[in-house]
Amino acid sequence: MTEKSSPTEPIHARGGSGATIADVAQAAGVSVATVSRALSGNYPVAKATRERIFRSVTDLGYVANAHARALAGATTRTVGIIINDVADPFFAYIARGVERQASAEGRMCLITATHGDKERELALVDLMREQRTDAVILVGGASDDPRYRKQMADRARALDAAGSSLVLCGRPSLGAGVPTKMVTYDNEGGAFAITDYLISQGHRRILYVGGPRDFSTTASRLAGFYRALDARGIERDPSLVHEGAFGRGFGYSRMRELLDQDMDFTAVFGANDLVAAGILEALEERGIRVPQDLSVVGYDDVPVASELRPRLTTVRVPLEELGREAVRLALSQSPHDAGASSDNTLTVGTHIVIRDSVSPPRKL
Amino acid sequence: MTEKSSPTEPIHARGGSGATIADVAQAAGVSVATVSRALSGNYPVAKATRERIFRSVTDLGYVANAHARALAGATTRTVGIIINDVADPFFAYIARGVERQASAEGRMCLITATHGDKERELALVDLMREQRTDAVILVGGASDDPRYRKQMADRARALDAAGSSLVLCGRPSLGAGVPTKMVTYDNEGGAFAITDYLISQGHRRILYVGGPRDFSTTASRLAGFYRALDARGIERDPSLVHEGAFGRGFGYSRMRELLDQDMDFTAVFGANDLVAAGILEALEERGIRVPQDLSVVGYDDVPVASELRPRLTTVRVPLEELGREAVRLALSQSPHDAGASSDNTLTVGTHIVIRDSVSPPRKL
DNA sequence: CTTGAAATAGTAAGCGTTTACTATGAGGAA
DNA sequence: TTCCTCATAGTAAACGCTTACTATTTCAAG
Repeated sequence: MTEKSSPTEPIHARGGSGATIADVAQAAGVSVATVSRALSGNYPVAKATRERIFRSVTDLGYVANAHARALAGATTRTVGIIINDVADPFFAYIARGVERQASAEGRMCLITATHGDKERELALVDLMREQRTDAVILVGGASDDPRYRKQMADRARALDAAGSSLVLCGRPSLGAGVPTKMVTYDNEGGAFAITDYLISQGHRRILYVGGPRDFSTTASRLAGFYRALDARGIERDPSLVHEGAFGRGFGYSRMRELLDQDMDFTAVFGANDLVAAGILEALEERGIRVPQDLSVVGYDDVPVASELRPRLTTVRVPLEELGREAVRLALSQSPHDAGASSDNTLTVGTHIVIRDSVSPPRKL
Repeated sequence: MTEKSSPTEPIHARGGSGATIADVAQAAGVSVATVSRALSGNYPVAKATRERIFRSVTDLGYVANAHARALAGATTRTVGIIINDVADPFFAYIARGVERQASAEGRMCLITATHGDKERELALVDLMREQRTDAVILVGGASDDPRYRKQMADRARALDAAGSSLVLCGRPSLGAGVPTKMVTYDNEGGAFAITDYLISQGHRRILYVGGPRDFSTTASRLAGFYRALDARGIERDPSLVHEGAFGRGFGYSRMRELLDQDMDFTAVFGANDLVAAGILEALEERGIRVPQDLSVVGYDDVPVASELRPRLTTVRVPLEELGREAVRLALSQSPHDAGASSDNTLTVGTHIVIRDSVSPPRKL
């Protein structure tokens, strides 16, 4: 019953790996080259032939093997993105931008999460390199450990050598001469603006809570915070700065501790909106009214900010746009950054959005 | 100056596609087979040789080409996941579970978003098939359009034939005989429970708002809603059911309209927490107090639910666990579902979580 | 000293595409 | 009629790995 194998037909007949281009070619009575050309459409194929081929394709349910294609041909049409956590809205919105722009440019999107582990982050870059993604986008603040920076720089060079590129999204440069592209937002400026707003409302003793120590995002936000203080001639008080983490849980527990120490302050700057949400929770629990008794601000303007009561005054970061720009830049032909200045660095602005969580201090 | 090419060295020397296994082999003075074996570690290689190879690997910054590997060998070590929107917390938490479990099982995760477009969803399944992912996980409710179902069933068969599998996560079966695996949650049961809770508090006229019409999730939630009504002998009133969408914006605007029509009801069932958030916003705007004047419940128990004031009484769905299970099932060796019953269908439970948004109706 | 199993290493045949070359036929121009 | 040019289609050589076979040592047992 079984027909004699034609010479081109492979003997093994693996489980059921689906139809190959050879099957389509055979069904349509043409060579594989013709099928390939009909499908890619970059070479003339007679209309009748093409129709026959497409019919066979649908009949057999054929889809090209992306790996064979990537191996033989040009590009993988995939971009990689490395974030901390898929469910953290800060990252989720950036990821949404990346995903949308990637799909607008006909690319797929390989998403991985580091869970805040920098060793894992390095490993993930290698994984992406294995996948030969057209670009890898590294999102969010970075550790400032020198060894880590060096290792990441090596990877940036390797990606560059392979014709891919490393896009730093919302994190500082790896140093001059390291081939990367950069998309950032005005982190320091936003922190300055919102701190200054607090000061303009009469606050002098402002607590800063959250964000990992030795982390670029924390450094920038604190820099803006300090600059605003300095500009108004307010003394920096180290006892008012409490680094730690970016989660809601951290904001809640640290705020409770701080409340127990009855320190002197009239406003709290949460390192991001999630921390601010935790802070608000702790305050509510103690019956401290916001903003009447205490003012609170956050950073990022993720949806929780407007969900909270009082609605949170915060700094708006165009997250989704950031992600889109990262992809645009990644896929643009512009040569990589080889120094400090070039159009491979794009900075989007931030601005404060005033809601209901700030008022002048009570006991001024 | 340029050394004569060795016979094995390719002439072309493409841009800079990075080192290949042949480069490593040459540097270490062994054959490519030996390098491959040293790296995969599934075949004995002398210790000295292995060390020499690993040294060359680091020197050259070599990483394997995943495409060549996938083409030559067994599996791609990648799972695909198709969701509506990366930034929607319902999907984000499922995606987090998928990502975590996948990485625990040594897989990468290809994430794509449909933006609610079912044509796009079909196309994405094909894209995943091109990528030869070990499995594709389809998340969230589905349209019940028969043509769509048939097309998806075709793809399920194609994936199955290729040794991959289609996992339906939180959506109904494609019909008996279609080879899929399923992970769902007790959607109808949760809706029943929370409706019954509302009734037990004395509510009789309950408004149902949100969720697309002709969508499986909406159908299940409404089914539970109706079953609870029926069980208590409360008449179904079609004028109280308002389907539409799943977003916060829909909840807000539809609630405003409904308020203008001064209908008679004492509680509102938001089709999900986001819709409920919108509803709450509209009520707050009109000065209607929750729960004193009106009770409100949601569904899903995403973080917003506890962020809202009053804290939202809702139905807890173990989203992350759902994602993890989807991957476990996908990667398990169990044969695919070929009928209605089998251990290829896993259902996780739901339960209501009582917070502050419900009280007995005022004017009972 | 011979022999045979282990332990290592090498050879080469794919895997499913793409694409540079080559081949064939049909019209037109000369 | 002959030659040249298009329009099509086919051939076969990569692409970078894995792995079934085969080859070479080494060493202990007979």
